[in-house]
Amino acid sequence: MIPDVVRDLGHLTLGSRLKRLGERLQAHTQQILDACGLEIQAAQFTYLAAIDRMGPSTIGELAEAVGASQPGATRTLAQLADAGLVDIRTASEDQRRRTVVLAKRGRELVEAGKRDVWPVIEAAVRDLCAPAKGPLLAQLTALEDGLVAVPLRDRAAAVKPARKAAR
Amino acid sequence: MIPDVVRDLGHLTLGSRLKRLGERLQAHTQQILDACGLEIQAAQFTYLAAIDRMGPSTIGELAEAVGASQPGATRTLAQLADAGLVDIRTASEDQRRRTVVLAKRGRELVEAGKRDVWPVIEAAVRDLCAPAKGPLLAQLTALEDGLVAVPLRDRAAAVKPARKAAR
DNA sequence: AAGTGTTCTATAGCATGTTATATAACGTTG
DNA sequence: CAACGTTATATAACATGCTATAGAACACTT
Repeated sequence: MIPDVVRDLGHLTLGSRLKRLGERLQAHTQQILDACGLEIQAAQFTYLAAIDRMGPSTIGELAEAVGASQPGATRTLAQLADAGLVDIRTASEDQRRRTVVLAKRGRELVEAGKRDVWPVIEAAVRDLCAPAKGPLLAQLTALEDGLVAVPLRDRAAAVKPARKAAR
Repeated sequence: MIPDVVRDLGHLTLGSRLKRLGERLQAHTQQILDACGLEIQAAQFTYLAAIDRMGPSTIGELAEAVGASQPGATRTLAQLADAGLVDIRTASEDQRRRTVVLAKRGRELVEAGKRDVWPVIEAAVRDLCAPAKGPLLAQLTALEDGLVAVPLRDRAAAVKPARKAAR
């Protein structure tokens, strides 16, 4: 039986463990997004949500809002612009700044997400977290095990049984 | 004031948030490793620890032990071999398998880590986690804020004041 | 108004994670 | 024992994160 070294080492490898769990959870979330027909990466959605919440913003502001580096924001927002989801235009007052706004397709995607998908994901993750109690490491174990036992997508289906499973 | 969207969205963006926090924590851990003169990436250390714990193992076994994909393990272990920290040799019985063992420098690094650095990192992370209580999201907030308030390296210094700060 | 420092974004290059697939060795089976 | 399926590793291509730095625009200061 092969051990889970990152889990077994406890606080020593907490960084690796959080990163790994975050990646797994994002991958599960991606499955739900795909199943709902939202053609976007889970990580990109945080940027759309930030623009939706903050209104038109500069690249630097969005980087700070999602907690990423400025070059990371520049690249991801350029991808979203290529996909036609946002418009990036040079600000009129200060030509260094670039203002990012939701394009028509981006607005539609955010509206559809808010209405149909985000509540489902939130409920599924909440369901995953529900049995986790006590110290952080114990809660992480509960999440890891819970994700293997019942994938997030199945939890989403349970929350919203009317939705067709695959498309 | 720019909001923290990933934090504010709660369970919806838990995956992104865990990943982000894991990366930040790893970056702080890296500072401690660097300060102690251990010339290795934090992520690579999980592989060395796995070999140390499991003894000579195949690439596939190590991938499973650290919870990574097989190609990820292949690449990282190749880097460690390039750095002279492990030896990778084809198994005698089954020529498909490659057995990874700690090289002399790898053993020294693990011994030095176990003796001088790992206990410090563990104590520092434990100190960071100590005030975190209650639901998962609240604990994550505590960790994020705690990391900003007092970097991990300062917590390590408090634990082991005899160690010189920089080198 | 020219020069200098600051700010904002873009680019380059690296690290590390993934999936899909190629390749080689093993094992089984007709 | 040849053929075929399985297993183990390697490679390719992509996704995202980072730091360091370049380049352009702005804002002072003299």
